[in-house]
Amino acid sequence: MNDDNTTPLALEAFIPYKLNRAADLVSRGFGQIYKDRAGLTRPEWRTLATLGQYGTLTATSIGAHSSMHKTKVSRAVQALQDRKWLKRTTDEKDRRIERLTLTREGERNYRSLAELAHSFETRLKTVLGEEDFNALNRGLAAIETHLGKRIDM
Amino acid sequence: MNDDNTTPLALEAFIPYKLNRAADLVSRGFGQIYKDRAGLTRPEWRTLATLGQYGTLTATSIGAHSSMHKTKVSRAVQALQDRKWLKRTTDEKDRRIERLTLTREGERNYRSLAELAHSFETRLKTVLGEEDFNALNRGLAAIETHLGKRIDM
DNA sequence: TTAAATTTGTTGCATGTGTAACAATCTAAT
DNA sequence: ATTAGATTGTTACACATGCAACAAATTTAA
Repeated sequence: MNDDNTTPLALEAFIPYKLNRAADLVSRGFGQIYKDRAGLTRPEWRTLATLGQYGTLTATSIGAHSSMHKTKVSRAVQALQDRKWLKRTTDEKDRRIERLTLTREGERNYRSLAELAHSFETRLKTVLGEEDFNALNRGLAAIETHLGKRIDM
Repeated sequence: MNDDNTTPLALEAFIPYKLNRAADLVSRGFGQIYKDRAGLTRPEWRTLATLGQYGTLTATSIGAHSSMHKTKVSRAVQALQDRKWLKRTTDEKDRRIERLTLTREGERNYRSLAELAHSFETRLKTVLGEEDFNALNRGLAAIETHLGKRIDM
């Protein structure tokens, strides 16, 4: 069905549109949380989350893990450093590299936001219902599997 | 499972992140098409698509149908007008309003892109497989149903 | 009728973003 | 050892974006 090329496109049924719309709706929800509670931007939140999850990383690997362009990472790292939520340590073996690690305060804030993230997801699961939630996860996993070859952004 | 609040958050499994990542992956695919073929930005493509679908609309209703902030619509309409892909007609009953309609050239380009959009979606369905594709649609529909109360952006 | 409130659409401003260029450093090839 | 190339991270630039303020027009209330 819907192979009729005389039918104009229904934007509200078009997958790229629906995906962006859904991402905006959900991100607005969680985005309000890290913005209101911690004054973070999305790149800053992702950087914090990645460092909290993996411990010490370089800027490049933060980008690889969180799908962020290196300029976004660079600016987010700078912002988090200004708040003293992370510290940089130049690697002695390879002096191009900086090891990035959360400070105690960074970790504290990370744990607090990670808990809110878990709550948010639980709430989302409840609101959508378990079956639709699982369907969503399945669909998103398929996209990642088939289109996610590019790791960087 | 995963209710353990001592477990750090796994960003790559977090729904808001996965949704944004999937939206980026898919949008990069179709975005290349309307950018390369027609030199359009996303707001311009959405405006074209909405007018192609509904015929004559006001800027406000374009925003409502395509989830775009009125400033995005305003700028996209301006750009499409500069290309002579649409024309404005001030409503005589209410002179705040402008009726926007695609020109012949705008329609021609719309039909061409709408066809590419249908092909893109068909290809995506093939790549993901019908079951995963249906799961994705089901999940996205659930988000729209439960979080999509806000029509405007 | 007149004044206040609302609606429609545009624009100034500050901020966010990707591209390209770059400096510094390291690696590989000869 | 030298030189070309690659990698890491930052910055200048241009462009996109949302917010707030705005003008113009209409509607509502008094």
